[in-house]
Parts: sequence; C-alpha cells; structure tokens
Amino acid sequence: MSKCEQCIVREFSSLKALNKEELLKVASCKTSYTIKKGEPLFEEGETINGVYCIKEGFCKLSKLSTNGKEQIVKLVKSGELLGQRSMVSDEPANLSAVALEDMEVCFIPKSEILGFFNKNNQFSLGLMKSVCGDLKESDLHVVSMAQKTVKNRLAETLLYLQDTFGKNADNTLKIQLSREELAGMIGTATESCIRILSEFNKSGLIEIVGKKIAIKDANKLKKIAE
Amino acid sequence: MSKCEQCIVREFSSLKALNKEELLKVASCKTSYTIKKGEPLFEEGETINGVYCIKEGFCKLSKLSTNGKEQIVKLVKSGELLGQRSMVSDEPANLSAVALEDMEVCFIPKSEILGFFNKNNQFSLGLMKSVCGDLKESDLHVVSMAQKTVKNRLAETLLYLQDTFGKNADNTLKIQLSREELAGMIGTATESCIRILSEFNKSGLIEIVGKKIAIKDANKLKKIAE
DNA sequence: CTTAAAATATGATTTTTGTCATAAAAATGC
DNA sequence: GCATTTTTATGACAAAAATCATATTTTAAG
Repeated sequence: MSKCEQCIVREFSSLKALNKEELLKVASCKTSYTIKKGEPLFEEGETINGVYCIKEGFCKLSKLSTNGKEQIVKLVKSGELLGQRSMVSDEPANLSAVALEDMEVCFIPKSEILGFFNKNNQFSLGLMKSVCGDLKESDLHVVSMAQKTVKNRLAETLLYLQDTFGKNADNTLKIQLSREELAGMIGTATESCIRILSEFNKSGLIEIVGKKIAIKDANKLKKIAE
Repeated sequence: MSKCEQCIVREFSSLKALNKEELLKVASCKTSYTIKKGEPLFEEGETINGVYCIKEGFCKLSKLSTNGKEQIVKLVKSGELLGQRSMVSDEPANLSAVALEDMEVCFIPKSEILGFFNKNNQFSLGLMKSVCGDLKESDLHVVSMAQKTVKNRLAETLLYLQDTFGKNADNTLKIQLSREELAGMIGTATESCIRILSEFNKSGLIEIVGKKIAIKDANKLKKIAE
C-alpha cells in the first residue's frame, strides 16, 4: 500500500482538496493495477462503482457507434480521474476506456468518494468543476464535429495532441496513435485520415517518420484548423 | 415577488432539494424577467453570475462556429436551469441562449446558489447529477455528429423534438423551429435539411403542413436514425 | 391591399468524403 | 529468417453533402 500524498493524481485532480487524514483513508482503501497497452480499464455498459486515478500512461475513452465504428470521445492522461460521471449519475459507463500505453492506475471505491463529497466542500466543488470543464470541452467538440471539415479537424487534433501530450526529442508527437485511432478521434474513415496526412506531409506542414508524426508548421496548421 | 414553492422549476431541477426556508431565501433574492421570442437571455462570452430558472417557454443554446454558421448545441425547456456550468467553472458563458418562444425566467444570483451548494448536500449532489447528465448527452452528441449521416441525424432530431417537446392536437410538433434552426441542430446546410425533409415528406415518414411538421411513421424514422 | 423582404423549396453543379480494390511496408509469430 | 498478418498508403469510383442559382411561398411593412 503506497502513499497517496506525493501522487501526481493528487496534484492535478480534485483530490488535491483532500487533507492528510482523508488521503490516508484513500490510501488504505484503494487498489492498484497495472494495465497493459490495448487492455480495457472498463467497457461501455459496465458498472464501475468508483473512480480510477491515472498514475501513469494514457488511455482513450471511446464509444462504438451504431455503424460499427469506434468514436474516440476523449483522451485521458496521468494525473486525471476517470469514471466520475458514471459514479455521480449512478449509471453504467457510457464509454469504454482502453490503455494506449502501459498504465498504472488506482481504484477508489464510490463510497469513499461520496463520503468526501458530502463532508469536504472544496472537494465537491473541485469535482464539480472538473465535470463542468469536461462538459464545456464536449460542447465545443460537438460544434467542431458538426461545422468543420475533416481537414480542419485533423489539423486541430494534431495540434491538440502536441499541446496536451508533448513531443519527443526528435519533435515527433509523444502520443502515438494508429491511423485508425486518429481517424476515430476526428470522426472519419481511416483512408481519408491517411490521405490528408500524406497531403499535410507533402505540403510540409508535418513530417511522417514511419508511424510517427512531427509537426513542422504549427501556424499553418492552426489556420487550417480555423 | 412570487413564491418559489409551487414553481415548475422547483419540481424538475436540482432546486427540488431545497427546503422551505431555503426557498424563501431564493424567492427574496430572485429577479423575474420576460424574454420575447428571438431575444437572448445571454450571449456567448458574457459573464452571467448566476443561474436562470425557466418557468415558461423554450430556448436554444448555440455557438457561432468559425465558419459563421450557428450550431445549436442543446434546447432547454421549462423546469430546467440554465448557466450552471458557467457559474461553477467561474467562466463567461460558452454558449448563447436565445428564446424560441416568449419566456418567463427567474434569475438567482451565484452567491445564493453557491451557499446552498456548500450547505445542502442533496442540492449539491443534484446539481452535480444534472451537469453529469448534460455531459453524457453531449458525449453522445459528439458520436452522433461524427458517425451519422445528415439523414440519420435529421430523423433522430425529429424524434427527439417530438419526445421532448410533445405534439399539438393535429399531431404537429409543438416546438417550431425554422428550417435554418433545424439545420443548425443537425449541423448541416439549410438546403440539405430542407431537401431531406421533402424526401421524408414524399415517402410518408412525415407530413409538412406549412412550416409545421408532423411525424407520420415514427418506427421507420427510428430505423433511419439507427 | 400591395410591395418588399424573408423563408422555403428545388435544380444543377462542385466539393468533400466514404468505399472498395490493391499494393507496399511494417510488425508478428514461428 | 521467412511467412503471415496487420497497418499504412494510394488510386478509382460512388455517395453524401455543400454551394450557387433561382423560383415559389410566406411573412412583414407601409
């Protein structure tokens, strides 16, 4: 049983509002997991009964559409919490969470979180702010999907990936998605995604190094993203 | 100054968790407005500093996209609260709210709501659940926008309008949107929306009576919506 | 009531995007 | 290391949707 006090999740999530005593309670009831790349934390429709703290790694939150394609709704990285919405709504998960690289996570049972929610106002406000932030993002996402072209959205997504997950020493994006996953983020066919990537590559906006992508001209990409 | 105890908003929103004493406090600090059809309650970017209770009427929540088109993100009807997200996030409004018919609303200042949030657990949990419900809806909306065709989405939206706002005695939809607004909901060009409506009309799925629309074959529409 | 403006409707055309086919490259298993 | 599978890539074509033009209907204004 490791301590929660120094954990990255405590630093970035609503758990930052917990005091030492509360953190000790969390530490004593949490369970830690290692999730291998490609494995699910949970699947759409599953009852979760708690939240996951992402200590290490990223994962995708996605939903299988009626047409059989996987739509990636959000990416989540270390420091964040997962499953807050399902827990509060008292509903099965709306989305599946699958690791994009090996992950270390902790699970905190619902009863514990709801206890903090009722007793610690700073915590409940923080949790609320987090969900509100997600809602704003999601509403913007709707507008982007509805009003922008695939090219706009791909440019936007590449910039988002660099801003959010950073780049390696060779300038390539740190987060590595397959073309299919990238297409699943922007909501298009894999072939269309690949085609526009080649186009961006040819016109010098990005550089494709094997499966890795490096952004060469962020300003022009920004203009394309509008 | 009217009482809040019998108000429809109290019945359907998170305000239901307030006790008589708290309701009296609300009644004493609220301000009531009448908003004419077409007028804004607030605009994107405006600071709101409280929540609006919709006593009567509906409004649209929309955002101007970078391409100049208006995307309608959500419709809100009587009994609901508005502006919760901005208030909690302490940010200007992300969306504009414009009345689709004459409305009666009350405004409750932020300080009051946050007071209840801190003192009444049932209220804070209710508010939280409401935002979580919005988030789930918004995530589903993203998937729909990304993966469904315009025809799918129009069918889906017509059914949603009937389910949510009901129908008149002549079976036409109670809520009346212009073709442009309907197009703004499904995220398409007005002409495309009109064209598919005609198509649905010709194949007997709906009936167009002037600007009013009546759903004739909900089952087939459901299949088209997938 | 008449005219102007706005909303609805439809056709023609172009652009965007998806689908199917196939090839090349990379990853995986033995 | 070689065969097989998966992923990436590209071309050809089809389908979906946007745009532009224009007509008709409805609404609003005087």
